[in-house]
Amino acid sequence: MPELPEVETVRRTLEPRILGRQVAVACLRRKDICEPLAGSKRTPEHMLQGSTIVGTMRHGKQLAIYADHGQVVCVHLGMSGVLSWTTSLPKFTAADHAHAWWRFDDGSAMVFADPRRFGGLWLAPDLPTLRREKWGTLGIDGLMVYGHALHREAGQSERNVKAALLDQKVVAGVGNIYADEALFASGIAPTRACLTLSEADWDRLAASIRRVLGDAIEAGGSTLRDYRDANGAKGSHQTRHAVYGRGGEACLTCRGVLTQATLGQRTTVWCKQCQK
DNA sequence: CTTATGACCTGATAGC
DNA sequence: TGCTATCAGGTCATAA
Repeated sequence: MPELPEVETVRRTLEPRILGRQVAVACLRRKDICEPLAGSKRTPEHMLQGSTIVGTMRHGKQLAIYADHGQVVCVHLGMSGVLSWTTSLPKFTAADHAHAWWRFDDGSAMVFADPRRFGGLWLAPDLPTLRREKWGTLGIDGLMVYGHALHREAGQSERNVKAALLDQKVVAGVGNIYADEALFASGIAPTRACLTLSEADWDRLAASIRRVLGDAIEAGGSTLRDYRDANGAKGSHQTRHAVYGRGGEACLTCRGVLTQATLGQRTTVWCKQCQK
């Protein structure tokens, strides 16, 4: 579900709620959604219990919350994950799929819920360990990507450019919505093999990725179903999608019919007239 | 090494 | 009303 703009919106709405708060109790209700990285264990202390939150950080679709004793909790939301903050700890039912929670010194709480369990938590003793063990394989963050990085990571590839954009090793944070939106904005057909793109194509694509992601952050992300920010609010960017979810409808540029097909295992929408 | 494909899960919705 | 099929903001493991 959430791509970079949704995760960044969660980060921005969550951080002011939890910064400086001490974790009174941390609880992992479902052990199998949490993986300890080297030097960490699945204990409340390694989930920040007893420590004070000093910062948050995001790379691609991954969100790290770190505390004054160094420990880090890395959250990945998968397709249906929600990380929310509430003024008090709710009473959970099985239908909530609340797999972990943290209660702070002022009684407020942070909850990780994820019905489909494609997401999860990773624990690390410090940020360098997280970067090395978990974030090391990710490409450059989508907000900072430039043409030369895309060209270097995917320029020789025979696969289509849509599949490359979904590959987090190429660029971190782009998912199915924003891949289609960025390709439309740069006039590049998703079916094009990577090695047929020129340097100018990669430059335009990188600029489109940065702009599409930035615009979506300004709108608070795209809420199609599950996604909410840390306060439970929906995003509004879904009303601005030019192609995603609009297969068979009219292209906003040429009024032709938008094509829909499966590429890179995902539903893909584009305009054959405007994207070459 | 690269690339394609099925697998992993639950819930919402559409169609019968 | 209920059943079944299909689809969904994502990644893995596996095999070719």
